[in-house]
Amino acid sequence: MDTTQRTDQQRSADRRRRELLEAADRVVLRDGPGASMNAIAAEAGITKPILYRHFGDKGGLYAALAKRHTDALLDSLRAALDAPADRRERVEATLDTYLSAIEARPQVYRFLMHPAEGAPSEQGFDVGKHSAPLLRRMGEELAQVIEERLDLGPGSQQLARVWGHGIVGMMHAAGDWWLGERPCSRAELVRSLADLLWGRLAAAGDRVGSPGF
Amino acid sequence: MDTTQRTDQQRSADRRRRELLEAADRVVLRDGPGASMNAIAAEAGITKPILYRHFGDKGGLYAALAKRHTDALLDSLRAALDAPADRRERVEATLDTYLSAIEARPQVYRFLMHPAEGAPSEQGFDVGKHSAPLLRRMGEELAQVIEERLDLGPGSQQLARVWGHGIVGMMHAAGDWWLGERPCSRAELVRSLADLLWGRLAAAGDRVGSPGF
DNA sequence: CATGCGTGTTACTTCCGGTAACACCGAGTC
DNA sequence: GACTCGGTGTTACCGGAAGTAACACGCATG
Repeated sequence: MDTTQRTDQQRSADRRRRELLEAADRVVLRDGPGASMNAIAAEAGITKPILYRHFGDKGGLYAALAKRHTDALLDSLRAALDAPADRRERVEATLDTYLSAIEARPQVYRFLMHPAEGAPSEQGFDVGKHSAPLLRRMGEELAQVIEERLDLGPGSQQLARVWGHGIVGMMHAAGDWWLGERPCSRAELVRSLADLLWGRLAAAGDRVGSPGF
Repeated sequence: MDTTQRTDQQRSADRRRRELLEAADRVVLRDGPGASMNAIAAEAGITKPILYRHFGDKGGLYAALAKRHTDALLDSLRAALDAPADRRERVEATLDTYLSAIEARPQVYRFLMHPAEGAPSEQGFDVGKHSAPLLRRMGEELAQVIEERLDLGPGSQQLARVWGHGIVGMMHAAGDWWLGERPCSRAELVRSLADLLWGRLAAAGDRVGSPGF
């Protein structure tokens, strides 16, 4: 019947879609998240309506684009999280993997983390709904790993989720700041963050003459 | 001379500016960060060019708006950070203050944290430059407090800054997620996060049959 | 009375997201 | 071979938002 035809068409459409995404990628990485649909279409050698036929609207294109990079980064992180080593080493490896990624491609990072621009008609305050999907996904993944491997006693699932999102946020914020100011080497940053997670904040002594933060 | 006149004019201009900011506040809180300059002007009972004379461009208005709320929130946080209690209690009080604030006014929070929309012509990748000024400021403040009060040995200043930004990021991400899903009470969240900072991650035992995250 | 000057307006330009309507082209059908 | 039909492409437009130019009123001062 038309199954082979369908497959052909689907394949062709998929290839086209990939080409369009790659063009969009180039433009977004060059012009930032503010890249216009016209510019992307021009880069792909076509015109706007085709983009809209493929991706619905700008949000759809951006979501598709983000999914590619997000999936790639999450794969790297999973690998680091699954490496054969003790807990501290794994945490450090994961932090380092993330920081390496954002260091290597800051534009991608910026695009993923600050995709705002949301639809112009997003009235109600669906806080955090569209915010940073990558952060959410990383938080959930980490939560799952924590819950799988650590014995946290009662309420472990909830605790793991809080920690997952919290740790991801810590990593993200510290990485964002570090990427902007570059106050130290990556290794130092990794070590400092791991130290924080290892309770050095609680263990530190009061400074002389201070009532003890 | 014209000093008194100048002062009068300045005062008048300042009052006007404050009125405009309050109108903008109402609109932004109602329509979200996508509020149009026309809408804000209408709310203030005037027209666009006046807004532009006062604030330069949309970014300027938003910056002014953000500064107000940011300052207010930072004041609350400083108070919690300076309360007379031991370290753990202070940390919990600070976390709770932040979470209370975002819980009470989620629209304000959303506006402050996701102000993107940046100027359409921000070519170069000044990553994190315009990102979330509030997060940066909170991170720096916390870093200062940490560095002032804790004895962290050599490299304390750098360590304090890493921790400041990291902890703020943890608080932010966990809060953002919590606000969206409400998986537990505020008190539980505070306790879980404080536990994380107190090293429970490192102290937790491996789950049976797991190679130890 | 004229001259600025601050405050306000209307009307415009430009750009972007999104869409409607039309044009081409290759494959199957009578 | 003419005819339809689905997919791919185009031009030309709409609506709305940022930002600006040019003009108009009120009011103090010389």
